[in-house]
Amino acid sequence: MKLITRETDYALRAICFIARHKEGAVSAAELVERLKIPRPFLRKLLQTLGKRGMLCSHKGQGGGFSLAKATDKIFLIDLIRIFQGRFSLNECLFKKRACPNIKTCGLRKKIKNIENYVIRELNSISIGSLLKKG
Amino acid sequence: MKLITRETDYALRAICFIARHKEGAVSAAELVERLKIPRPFLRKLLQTLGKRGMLCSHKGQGGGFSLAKATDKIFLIDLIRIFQGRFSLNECLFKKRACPNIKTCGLRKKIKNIENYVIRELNSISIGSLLKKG
DNA sequence: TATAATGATACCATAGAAGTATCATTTGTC
DNA sequence: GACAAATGATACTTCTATGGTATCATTATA
Repeated sequence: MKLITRETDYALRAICFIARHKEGAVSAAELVERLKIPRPFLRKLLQTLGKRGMLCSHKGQGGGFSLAKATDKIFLIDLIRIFQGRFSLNECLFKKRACPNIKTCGLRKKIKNIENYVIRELNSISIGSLLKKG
Repeated sequence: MKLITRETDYALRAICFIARHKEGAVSAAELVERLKIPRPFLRKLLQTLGKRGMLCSHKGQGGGFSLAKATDKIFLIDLIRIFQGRFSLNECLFKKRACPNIKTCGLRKKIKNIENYVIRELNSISIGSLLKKG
């Protein structure tokens, strides 16, 4: 089971790279070179990050991407939500037909508790905190 | 994101039903009827549970399935492992090529901690504990 | 005005999950 | 012993999300 997908992971790496790169914007080309992410996939993903307010973009020669927020205002859970949708461990697998087994719904509560814990943890992981560790 | 797949969920329901059904074995036909699980899918899944030591099976007229263990010796994590493989939130997405960004591997540790918590919790959820609640 | 960059968008490939189909084998009952 | 009711084994199909590709339009700078 994957907590984060490859795309989220790529996005995280890209953001970390941009964060460490102090002067000016970072182009997709440079990110491809340094992070070995397939170019069209990275480009799409950067555009998404731009639209969702994580990055600023600058067209034209010398253009590229820069952070739109401080590194301690961007959290892992933001990226998960952007690329993987609302975080939930708990989606009932039986939305259509009524959940036929009342008993196992005690299970849903337990999973919900686990989910709450995981969300709290993910909420505490900022880009800033990841950069410090290295 | 799904913590448990539909198949795991079906298996859980089937086991709970069998557990509550005291006398004799429960046939696939009855489970289909009561749990509304597609018959061939359920049959396959019951066979798997048999092979993996969760259920005993009895062929022939009046045959069916019964639990191979006490309800407090079967855990949710067992079912997850049977149908979804080894539980891990932490699989490195970059096994082949070396993980190019050392910094983000601080992340791996954090995810590992979350994973440990989740596994502890899943380990504590037995079929028995689910049946009590209802 | 040429070029280096991003914006928008549509498409393709693969793998895992979910579900189906079929025939073989065993066992109880008449 | 024959038949019917059950499981055993196994191969196939379908659907969907993820991961990845391709192309053309637009913008900004030298």
